[in-house]
Amino acid sequence: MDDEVPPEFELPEFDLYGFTPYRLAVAAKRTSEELARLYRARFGITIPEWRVLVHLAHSGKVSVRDIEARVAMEKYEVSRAAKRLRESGLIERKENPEDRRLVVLSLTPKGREMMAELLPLAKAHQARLEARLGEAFAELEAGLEALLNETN
Amino acid sequence: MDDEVPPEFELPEFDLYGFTPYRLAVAAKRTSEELARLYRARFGITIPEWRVLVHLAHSGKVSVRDIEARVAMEKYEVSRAAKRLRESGLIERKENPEDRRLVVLSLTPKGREMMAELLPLAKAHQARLEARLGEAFAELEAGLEALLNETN
DNA sequence: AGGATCTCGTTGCACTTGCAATGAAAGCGC
DNA sequence: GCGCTTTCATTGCAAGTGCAACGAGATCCT
Repeated sequence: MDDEVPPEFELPEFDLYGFTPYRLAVAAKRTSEELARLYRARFGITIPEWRVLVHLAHSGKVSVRDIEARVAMEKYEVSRAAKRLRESGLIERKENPEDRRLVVLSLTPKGREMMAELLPLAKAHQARLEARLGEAFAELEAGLEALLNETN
Repeated sequence: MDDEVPPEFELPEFDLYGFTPYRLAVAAKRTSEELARLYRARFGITIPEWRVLVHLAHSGKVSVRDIEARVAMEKYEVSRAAKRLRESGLIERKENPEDRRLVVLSLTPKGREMMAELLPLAKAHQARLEARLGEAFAELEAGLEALLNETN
């Protein structure tokens, strides 16, 4: 495969492996899938569901709109994740009497129980990641910080 | 009288915004979607298709298996992306006479033409990203390097 | 040789996702 | 008050995705 016919005209050189959006996508997929398998096997939840649960564990009673804004999900993702979580009995939904368009989502006791088991696992995972990356971890975080704080 | 559980009863503190897999996912989504819109509007292609095209532009004639290994895609993704690209007339597929299980994918003239326009845009995008991030760019790359080079 | 096994690429199926439209409720202007 | 617009949450539909199974072809093994 070393004597290839030269193309009709030269294309610019472009290295996919040096393309930051690509690298980010691969890195994100790798780290997320590792977790997704764990959550799925152990708790039967997906990553969107996980995000909703984490936010509820942290913030108590919130609406779909709240979650959407803070957890980088579209509202329909939140809505569908919440639906599945309700069907599993992990969260409950009430109507907000002050604004009846809004829903009030919150963990059920069963949901709280699960989160009490899940959150330490997530913290341990983060700790392992930091340990594995060593010095590079701080650099990664600094880079992500800059990227995520951009007000585009 | 007994089951009034205060909302904060025993869940560990956990900050989603400090969770690296989450941050990576958000960063990847943001940078990718920006591009995805551009590619879609201008060229009518998706990101999987883009990856296949970029690899073909760089490597000439390759099989599905080659792409799968090098572009962080599953083989069925490559297969389906290639199918769409064939239907658009951007790539062509031949049979490898030395091993008739293998296909040989390559850009058509029309595909080359498109890549001649697309690749400079991608390079410009990368340059803008580097400029925007400034110093943090090198840190981000160092962090990604460490993460992606892990042999797990 | 020829049956078992492996590799390559594709595809059927079920599930998920993204978009756009919907309905219900609130806010706004007159 | 009464239309008009906006906001919130959900959902129908079409497209995309992941898994597993498949068939064709190559390879291995006795």
